Amino acid sequence: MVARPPRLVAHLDMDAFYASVELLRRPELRGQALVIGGGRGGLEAPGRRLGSYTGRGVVTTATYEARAFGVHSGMGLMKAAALAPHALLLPVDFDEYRRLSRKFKLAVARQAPCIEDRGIDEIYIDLDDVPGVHEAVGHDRWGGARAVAQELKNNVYEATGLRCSIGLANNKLLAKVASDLDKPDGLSLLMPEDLPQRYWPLPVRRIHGIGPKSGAQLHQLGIVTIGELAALEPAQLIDCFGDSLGRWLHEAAHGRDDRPVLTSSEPVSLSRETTFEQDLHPRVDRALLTTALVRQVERVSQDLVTRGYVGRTVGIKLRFDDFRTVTRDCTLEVATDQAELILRSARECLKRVLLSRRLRLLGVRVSSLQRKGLEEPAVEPPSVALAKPRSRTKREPDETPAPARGARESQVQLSFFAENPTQTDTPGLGIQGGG
DNA sequence: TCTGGGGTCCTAGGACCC
DNA sequence: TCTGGGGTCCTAGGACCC
Repeated sequence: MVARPPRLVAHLDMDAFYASVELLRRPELRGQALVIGGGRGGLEAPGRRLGSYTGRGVVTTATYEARAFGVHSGMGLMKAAALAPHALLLPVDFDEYRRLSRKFKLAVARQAPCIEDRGIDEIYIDLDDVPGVHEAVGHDRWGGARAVAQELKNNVYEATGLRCSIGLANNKLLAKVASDLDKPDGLSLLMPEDLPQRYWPLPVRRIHGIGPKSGAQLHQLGIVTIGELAALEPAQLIDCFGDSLGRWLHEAAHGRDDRPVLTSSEPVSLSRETTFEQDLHPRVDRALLTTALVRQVERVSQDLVTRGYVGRTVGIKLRFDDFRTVTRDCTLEVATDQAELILRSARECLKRVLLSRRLRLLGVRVSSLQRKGLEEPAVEPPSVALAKPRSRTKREPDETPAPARGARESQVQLSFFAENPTQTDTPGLGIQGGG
């Protein structure tokens, strides 16, 4: 792991990655309006029209031909179908995207091994020690880096048949912005002296970390461009956004960022969640909900085992039909990867939610991860499964009073948390006794 | 014809300990 | 008994990203 800030860094972003991968194996579709997304509840066979889609999927990627109709990623597929019914819908094929992802990263690594993984289709590359940059001095370093970046693009194309865009700068923040300046198939340098001309005129949302909320808040202050943001006194920003975010906004607007390129990282949490095809009623659909809970628990447990981690905190996530989301979690005495213990904890968490509406989504998460076999020893002997609960005497609207007294409420909860569901694909996980 | 799934990081308040 | 500060752990929610 490199702990120093790089002096020259590249951000490499694959161009319309999923769509490009699909076109690679279906070149006859080139030029057509193409939408990739969905999964469950949708059409799985390639070549079907988007117009006949029913389900709750979203657009993962759309080609420019489809975008011309107003379709964009994140949009519900039903809405996209209304806008572009003739577009072709392809299901996401993550296995194939991951295969090509490994290929392009390998191609880069052969030339520039100091790489930070930023997901399936992008990476940061520390160029300081790369031959061609390393021995150059002064302004020649930028020239050397440009040549290296061009080589990287060529190598990625040779290895995968896919195009990418690369941004070069003296930190990650600016490299990310630079890679977006000339898409697709771009190669952009953003040098310190370029900031007034090429960075400050951009809208604030182009900064990685300013999302819809902060963007809207800045707009309300009359701040549209990065330059306008840079002109504000830090104190003003701290006033509006708090100490941490305020300071960061100021630094970012001036193009300052000293984060190192991290070549490895440990996961913080693992989770699985599912959105139901139809919203489920906590009482009427209790068997389906129980089955779903057990299934998500098993998947998380399997993920933990496969990756060699155990976790101390088990949490659940619920989304109601009005899209309100609640989470509950609890911490165990001893980290685990066992489905049975995760399930028991998840049920405990669920008891603390008032199930007043139909449910749209159910998720299970395990966090506070440690590598299995390297766990920190428990402070006390693990005589009790659940750690002593702390804090939170305050009651939220979704929380049940403890203990639950309202007859109707507790009835609903009991029906959801039935410990011997009539219908489950893993009866072995049913918990005996009723705590 | 509303809004996926898998993550990270931050904030904030209370409990608890010194 | 009261007052108070600092640090850490735990939980809930939210912003943001790919």
